[in-house]
Amino acid sequence: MSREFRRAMPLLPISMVMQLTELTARQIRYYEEHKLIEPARSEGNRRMFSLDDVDALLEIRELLDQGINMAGIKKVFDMRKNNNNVKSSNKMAISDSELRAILREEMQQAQIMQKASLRQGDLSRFFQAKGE
DNA sequence: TTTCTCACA
DNA sequence: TGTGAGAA
Repeated sequence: MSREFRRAMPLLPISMVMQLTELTARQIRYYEEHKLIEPARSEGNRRMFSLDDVDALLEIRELLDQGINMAGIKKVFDMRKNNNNVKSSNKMAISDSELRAILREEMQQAQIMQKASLRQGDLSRFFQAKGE
């Protein structure tokens, strides 16, 4: 139980996290704005990150790298939480790779939906012009 | 050094 | 999605 405790301890200043994650301070803040991470605050309103946060940040990086957007990432993080709950309550044994596969499908769906709505946006303009 | 906010691609 | 500048 103490290992989780240590992982959740907010110890790192943003400069450290920048080096560990190779993200800029702004990106980190940006992700915070989007609720991807929730760093603690300490003296002078400075962000103090936990190892969990760093982990999350690295995860975010991977995801964005794969062409996933904020919405997708939020979804992934949300799902991860749920899955952990399911895991602990039902004692289901889902492997990491299985989880990844599931998430990938979800993300693809999200991307498709986005493209679809973009197209619809274009088309609706067309339809309006046509209907006129 | 780090924070915040506004504005812009 | 991410950045730059200016002020505190």
